[in-house]
Amino acid sequence: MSSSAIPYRPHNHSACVHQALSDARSVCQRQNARLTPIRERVLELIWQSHKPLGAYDVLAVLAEDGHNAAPPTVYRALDFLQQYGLVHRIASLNAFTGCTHAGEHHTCLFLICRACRTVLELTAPAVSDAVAKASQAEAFTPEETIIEIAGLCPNCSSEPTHE
Amino acid sequence: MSSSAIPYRPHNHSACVHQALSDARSVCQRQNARLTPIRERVLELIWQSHKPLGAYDVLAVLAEDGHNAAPPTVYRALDFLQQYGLVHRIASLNAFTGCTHAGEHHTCLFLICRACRTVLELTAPAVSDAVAKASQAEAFTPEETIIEIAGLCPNCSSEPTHE
DNA sequence: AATGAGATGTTATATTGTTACATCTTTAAA
DNA sequence: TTTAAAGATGTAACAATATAACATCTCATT
Repeated sequence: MSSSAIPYRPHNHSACVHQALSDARSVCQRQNARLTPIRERVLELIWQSHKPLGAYDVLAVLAEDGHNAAPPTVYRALDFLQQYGLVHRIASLNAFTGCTHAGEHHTCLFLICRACRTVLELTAPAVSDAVAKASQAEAFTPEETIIEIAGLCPNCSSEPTHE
Repeated sequence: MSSSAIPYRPHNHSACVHQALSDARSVCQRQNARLTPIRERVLELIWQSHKPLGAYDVLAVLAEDGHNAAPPTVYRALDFLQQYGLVHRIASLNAFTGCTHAGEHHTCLFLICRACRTVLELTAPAVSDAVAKASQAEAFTPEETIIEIAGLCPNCSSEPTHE
């Protein structure tokens, strides 16, 4: 077994943020999309940790920034970022998390810790294939697949649940 | 290939409803849970078709029934029904659908047609296994798995999309 | 400089879900 | 059979999430 995934161990998180922003710039440039200051700022905020952030959390920070933003501002930025594969929405949490595979077209899977809320994004070809086969067996044409697994991450499952 | 699944073809839907209610009664009886009139009525409404229903849709029908219900009434009934595995919440739709495997403990998968909104619930062991392996590879302990696949059902994919 | 597309501002509102507390019903014990 | 306790429901208010509609601004290109 290899060591744990990045979000599960101490790491230089500013490197994650920096990488994410840098990826975003190149993705947008390649596709002639405008990574405006608001959009970039929202992406940066979403990346402030590996825990997903709600739209209104983002809004609150923008307010602290002195930016007098209303909900549509945030939702538009998030829509844009989703559209270019820079963030994902976690449906079971109504929250958003930075995409760790920016630019790559992929079906992903989220491991969501219910204790520390950390989210790990994986691409699991075996899962994707199994899903594709199951769909096909029903003559269903899949377009968007959501796979969200709630449970305990390695750090939290080694401690007694503090609830 | 076998013929399509029940929700995809004409069928005597009242038989589905009848079966669901009957299953619910036995599940509740076995577990000493009280399937009260409200709970049973909500279950019946959820089963009115194979398309998921929002909590406020249920509420509206209860109002037509002459039942002066408020949101907590519906959410409590839905919570109860979920707890006993009689309905599922579809996170990507904020809506609820009848469980077609009542009583069986299972990880399920939903095929959600974006055109007609019909939902087909499947149990796909290959998918579950792949998910379990992916989790294990990250030392993650899964508890709840959500798999929702949006796309076109066989009926709707054979027609041009009318959007 | 003029135009038009895209981006943002602004106000209001829609939709979904919860809190908190009062009241009623059922169960089962005293 | 009363009585307590647990569970279920009623009720009002509100919190959290998301969108509609329209005005204004910015920027790239003419």
